Amino acid sequence: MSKPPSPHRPRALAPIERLPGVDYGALDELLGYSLRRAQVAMFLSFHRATRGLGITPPRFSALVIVRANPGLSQSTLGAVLGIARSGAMLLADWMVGRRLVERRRRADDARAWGLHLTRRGAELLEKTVRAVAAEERRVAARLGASERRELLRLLEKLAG
Amino acid sequence: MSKPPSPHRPRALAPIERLPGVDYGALDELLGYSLRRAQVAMFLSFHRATRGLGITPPRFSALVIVRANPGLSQSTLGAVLGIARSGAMLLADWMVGRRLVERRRRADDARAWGLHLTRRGAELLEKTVRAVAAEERRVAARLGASERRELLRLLEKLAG
DNA sequence: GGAGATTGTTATATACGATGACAATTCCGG
DNA sequence: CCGGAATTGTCATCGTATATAACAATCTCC
Repeated sequence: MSKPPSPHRPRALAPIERLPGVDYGALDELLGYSLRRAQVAMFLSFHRATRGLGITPPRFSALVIVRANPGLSQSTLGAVLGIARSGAMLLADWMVGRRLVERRRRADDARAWGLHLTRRGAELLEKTVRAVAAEERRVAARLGASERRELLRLLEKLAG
Repeated sequence: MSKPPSPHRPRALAPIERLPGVDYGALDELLGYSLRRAQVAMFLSFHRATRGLGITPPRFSALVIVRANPGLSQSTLGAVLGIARSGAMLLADWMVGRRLVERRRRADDARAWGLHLTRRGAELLEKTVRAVAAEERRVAARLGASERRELLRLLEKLAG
């Protein structure tokens, strides 16, 4: 453990561009593929917004969830993020290691920890949310504001 | 090597559901998060459509690209998919190992292999494309046909 | 009070893709 | 043409992010 700041290398640091002269065949008609390309684009946007902070999308989501639900357990955090308990714990370890989050014993359940943002965590998160939202708006500028809202609605509907 | 059919375990085999009583805070307003949730939903759809075939999304994309661009090199395949040459080679190894694709020497460049779908590959791919498209339509039935088209357009625009 | 579920924790396994090196081959400036 | 630079496939190795399985402590409920 005790890794250095962690270079935090994303899986893909380049956008998936359409190569001229290449036929994409059936992929052009499939939602799954477009979804993936769009997601890579947004991932790069996120990466630019959080450069050097060592914050990955799951870590970011975890911080946001903890802020919005003070005192929630690691198990619940994992359920919300759709990952296993063990993974949620690693996330919590990271947040605690950075002093962004504290684990406090819960009165109602001695098994579980309650996760709480520290002042430091709240400040960092606030700044980060703003940066991520700003970068996202820059990318989404290709869409109009109403198109952006429509996209959000359709994605939500699709995800169920 | 020579693994059995490969259980092909996806990273997430459960949808990311919204938990009642949990506040998602800033995530609700961010495209990146909705994009991810939608992508997990489509990934599960893909998984259902290809159950037991050992076909993953990158493998599927590779087959589609090879079919649409017979004779392309492994490097080009990697560039199209947005992965490194070494990864494209593993993909090609898998396809060749399953006798879905053949490597043929190219007349114009003795360094590169040309990738070509075999008859077997063509048949399997055709069936798979139909199954994936059908499952996708089932999921996208939550959207109307015009909404689906609109979503595809917005994603394309966003990915640039 | 006790059986069974839940929580946190740890160890272990696996999958994926990147990086960096290498030889063979091709490209290109002079 | 010739020789250095770039490209292609290949391989070995690494890092990251998951999952699974086991365990002790604790809670729930009958």
